[in-house]
Amino acid sequence: MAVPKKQLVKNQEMVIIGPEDGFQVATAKSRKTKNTITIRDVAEESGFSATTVSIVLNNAPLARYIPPHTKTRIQKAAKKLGYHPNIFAKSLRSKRNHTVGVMVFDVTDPYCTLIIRGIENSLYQASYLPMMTDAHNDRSRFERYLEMLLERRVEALIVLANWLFIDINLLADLEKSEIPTVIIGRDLESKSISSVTVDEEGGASAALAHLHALGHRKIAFVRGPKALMSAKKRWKGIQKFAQDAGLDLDQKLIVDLPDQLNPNVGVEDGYRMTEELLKRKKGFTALMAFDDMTALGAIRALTKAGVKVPEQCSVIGFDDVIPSALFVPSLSTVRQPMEAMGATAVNIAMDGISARAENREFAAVQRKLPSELVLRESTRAIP
Amino acid sequence: MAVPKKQLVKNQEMVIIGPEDGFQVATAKSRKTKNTITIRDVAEESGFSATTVSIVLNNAPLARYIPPHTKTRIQKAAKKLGYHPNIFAKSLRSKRNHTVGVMVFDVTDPYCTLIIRGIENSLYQASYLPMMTDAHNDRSRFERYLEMLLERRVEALIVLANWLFIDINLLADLEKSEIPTVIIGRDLESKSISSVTVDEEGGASAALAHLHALGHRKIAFVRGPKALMSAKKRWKGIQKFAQDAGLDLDQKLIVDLPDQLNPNVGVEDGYRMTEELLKRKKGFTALMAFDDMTALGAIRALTKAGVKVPEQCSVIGFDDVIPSALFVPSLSTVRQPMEAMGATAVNIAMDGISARAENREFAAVQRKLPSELVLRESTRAIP
DNA sequence: TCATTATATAGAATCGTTTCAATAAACGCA
DNA sequence: TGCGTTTATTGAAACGATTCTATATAATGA
Repeated sequence: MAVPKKQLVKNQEMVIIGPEDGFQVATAKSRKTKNTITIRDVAEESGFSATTVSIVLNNAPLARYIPPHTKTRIQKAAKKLGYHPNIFAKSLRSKRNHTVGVMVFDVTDPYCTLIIRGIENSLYQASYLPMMTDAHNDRSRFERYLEMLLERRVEALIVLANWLFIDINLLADLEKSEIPTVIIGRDLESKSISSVTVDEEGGASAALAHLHALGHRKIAFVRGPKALMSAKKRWKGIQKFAQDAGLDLDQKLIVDLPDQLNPNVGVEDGYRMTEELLKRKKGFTALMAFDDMTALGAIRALTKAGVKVPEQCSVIGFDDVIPSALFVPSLSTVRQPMEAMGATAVNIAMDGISARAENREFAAVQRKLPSELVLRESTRAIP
Repeated sequence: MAVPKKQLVKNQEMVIIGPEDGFQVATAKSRKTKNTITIRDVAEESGFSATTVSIVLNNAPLARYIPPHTKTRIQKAAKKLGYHPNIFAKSLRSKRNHTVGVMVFDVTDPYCTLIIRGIENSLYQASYLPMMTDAHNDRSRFERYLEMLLERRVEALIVLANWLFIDINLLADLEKSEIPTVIIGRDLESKSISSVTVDEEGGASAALAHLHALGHRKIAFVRGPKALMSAKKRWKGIQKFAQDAGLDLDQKLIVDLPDQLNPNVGVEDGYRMTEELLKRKKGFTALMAFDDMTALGAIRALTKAGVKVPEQCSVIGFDDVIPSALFVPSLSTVRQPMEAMGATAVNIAMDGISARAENREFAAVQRKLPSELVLRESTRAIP
């Protein structure tokens, strides 16, 4: 009897129970030598089961049935062993990874910096971490990154639409991603994608109103690239104020930046377009630039041409990027509340995430934040 | 004897064969209703086992035994079903997630921008994604972020030591993290942490040499905060050149930036320290600033005081951050090859990752990159 | 006193992969 | 012919957590 039983056992060892007896010791040993501490180690150390350990450490609903005494013992064991839950295993079950994708079109654009900080800060509060990607204004790179982020199952997507014109196809890509998505800097009619924008129309109106109030009447404009939505919005605001105030917009004093992708070239373009403006020999006492970088280029061109800013010509920009306060002269501009934009985007994303977690419907929201006029040295009343 | 055997078999049935008969159907059905497509669905669709599918799709070593015909059938099935491997499950086994942690001390510091781009770009090439954290120059925030990154099992860590003084304790934290770690901007003697730095000493020497060559002899210095390693290095380079060239460094023309944490305040500090310098009424024809932001502040102070830059006083900075080329006058400076620094850091990190994957030893490397003098408008020969 | 209900814990299944170990067929060669 | 490889494929066992389903005891109420 002993013999066949032994055989059976041996068989079992190989097929089924095997890992439970002879091997067990080796396994236990090798586990000891391994540096990764699992929940089972904590279970063993504390004398409870892995289940209980999990419940306690996650403070799951069932934890209310577990006496404090047990809890502390488990917690102590975990601490003693230096237990850190394996996030891959966790994610595998929970399908969550506390990570959101942040997609930027060009990090070197100073417009991004503060928005990124706003995003980062709010994510931090929520114990989320961003996966940051930079499309370099290149569509295929954007698409590849989108793929990578989805592959990694980020819980939400925040897209910073600085500069690059987001078109229908890109939107479609985003829409079919099926995860909460927020676009910053571009509003859209999508039912599934949220957006955070700034009142650019109002901001542009206010800027022009400011120049007008300073007595300027002959005002030059360096408009943004036609393809850029922002350019349209800002111009609309300008037209509106002009109409209301009975201000004449001289076509000869209006130039457009070319359509192109590099935001840092904005300075050079601003420079060139301002030279063009000067060449037209139509005097002006103020210049309103599409954005701060353009304004900076304009100031350089004016200075080069012997026109003093702000003494002989006021210049105003848009955005209030970090360096704007630092230029000489420091730049009057329309501030976009960038940190707030980032924070708002994160809030929306978080709402989307929890809606999805609780299987609720979540309607995309479109939020528009106010802009703010910031007056510095580059604008001055007409003498 | 029969009894135990039967029991045993039954046991097996329940434990092992069980899921194969009655349940299987139900499971398959419920899987159909689920929207996630697993490798088993592909297996079923293609008529092969999950194992084979995995081997083919990952092009594992064993794939060499699998005939092309089978491969295409599997690939077609995968495509047809729109199969995307679950990265959590993958990571759970492989312990890899193709992600590295990037820790910055202050993203709003323009010094970061190009380095971040360099990092991002190299990671992209390697199909890695960065988890970006920003410590806001706050130690506890840094520590919390470090914890979060380790929890997420990033495969490597790249720390951008801009501004904040990394001290022993922080280093210890990093060292015990046990994953490949690269610090940018700060060299150290650690055996386990790699570093990428710039030849700041040589750069500072070159900058001073440049001023000297332009004929400047009365040169003022706004040195960096004493606690900052960079400040020491740059000053050393200055001393070296002065000694070699027999140039006299007038103590009255030397001021130090205060120890503090905000890089953007650098401009204001530069402004104040330059005012202080002017107050001393000891004439100078050139000023060498700790960095570009300081230089900018200096230019503002000089301009305000009626000293024209560069006509009456040359100013040179250090770093060549993005806005430096845009200031009026544009700034002569010592360029740190920031993108290259980021790229180098990533390369080192990748080497560390593959060493670890192949269980090789990996010795930390300390790499120093050359800096480069960039001449623009803010420096000019003495009349 | 006995049937409930609340409390406290554990076993086993599950998440979706990868990989180890096994096997079967086909092939080559002595 | 038969034996050792190579080729082609697979079942089952990890990976490390969470959670569903028991189960055992203690407390409660009728």
